[in-house]
Amino acid sequence: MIHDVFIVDDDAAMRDALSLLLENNGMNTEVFADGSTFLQACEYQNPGCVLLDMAMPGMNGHEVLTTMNERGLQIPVIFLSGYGDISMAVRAMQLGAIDFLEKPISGAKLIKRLQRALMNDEGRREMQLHIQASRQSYSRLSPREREVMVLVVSGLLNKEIAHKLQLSPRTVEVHRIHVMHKMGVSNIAELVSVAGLCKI
Amino acid sequence: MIHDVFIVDDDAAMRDALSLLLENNGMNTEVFADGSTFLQACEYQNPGCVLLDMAMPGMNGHEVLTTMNERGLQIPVIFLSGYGDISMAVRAMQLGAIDFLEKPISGAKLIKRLQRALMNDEGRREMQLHIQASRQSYSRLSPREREVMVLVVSGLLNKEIAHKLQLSPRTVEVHRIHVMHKMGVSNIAELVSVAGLCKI
DNA sequence: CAAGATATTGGTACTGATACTAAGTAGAGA
DNA sequence: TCTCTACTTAGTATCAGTACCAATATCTTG
Repeated sequence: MIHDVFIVDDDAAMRDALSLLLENNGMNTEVFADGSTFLQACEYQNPGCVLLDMAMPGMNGHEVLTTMNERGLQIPVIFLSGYGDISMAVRAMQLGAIDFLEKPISGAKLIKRLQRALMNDEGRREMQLHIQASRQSYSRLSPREREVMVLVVSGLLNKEIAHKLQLSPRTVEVHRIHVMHKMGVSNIAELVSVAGLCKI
Repeated sequence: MIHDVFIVDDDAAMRDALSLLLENNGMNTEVFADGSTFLQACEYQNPGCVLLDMAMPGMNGHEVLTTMNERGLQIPVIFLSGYGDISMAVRAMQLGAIDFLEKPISGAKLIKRLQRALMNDEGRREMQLHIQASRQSYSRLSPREREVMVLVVSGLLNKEIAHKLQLSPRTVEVHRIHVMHKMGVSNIAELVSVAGLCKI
């Protein structure tokens, strides 16, 4: 399995050392000197992980992670901080980081904690790809179809949906069929499941 | 809203001080001198929170939280530690603690962080009660009804279920009706939803 | 303007689910 | 042994959903 590790650190020597270490351990690495560059360029294809420095000019690590959360970028984040305290670490974890390490750190320890994060991501990725596909299908529905879908998923009969939307039952039936086709499911059970997965 | 705060600390003076502070702020408190006593006696009725000391004779804080996780005890945990370092805090957060505070701490700050945890728990509790009710309904199904239910939820037709279980379609129909009644739902959409909630 | 997507409504026929009633068998427990 | 529960099967009638068919109006886009 190929893993992509994104290294975000303002210290060039640190970037090079980390990149070298991880490439020698069979990982792909991409390096970024600051948070906003990373946020623009991050192409999250393979299961991976972010090694994020806390203190950087421009956006600091917390801000980068907050932005990632806002954008729904769910790749796991490990903080690497030169001078941190407990409250900084706790805040990082509360924002959703999966680990927080102090520099300097031994190569062996870093690799070990990184492996844990990558394992974590592998399982999550599969589910995520599935969810993403469902979201995409949902986005291809017309507005009316979406309205019908949420009512179908909530358990209403076509008749009730028709009344609620001021439509003829026929129309609802047609929309319903379209929804099933576009969402790629063949029965209500599956439709409810995928709707639940992508939290519609 | 009444809140229960469980204080687990081996230092009697600390227990008293915390209890006094929180009671004066309108919370119910229960104090425990060690982890195992707490684990035995914890009656989690109202939305609440645990203030957990890290260094204690017998079980330490990490062990208490680990045991809580194993038992599915989902009340939020705030660690209060006298001498901790980043790695200890990070491990605590990875185990699922929602906060990690250092002693000594000001009353105002403690109350503030505690309020956050309690708010968090209020929302979670409602969902939790709902899930628990569904689990109970599910436990009241007969073995055959459970088999039928999982197949219904997975989207199979009665005919297919009958074939899979070597039954007559009639029998499946009856089980299906019983499942709907016992689970307290009136259509497949609701059934799939509650099944998804309690991860059946 | 023409083409295509969207929203709307209708018909017919088939399949599946539900509600009702009814009943036989088998095993556990009083 | 009797009872209770679970499991099994059956008939009938009704209602809901699906798969075909087809048509009209609106609105955006090329």
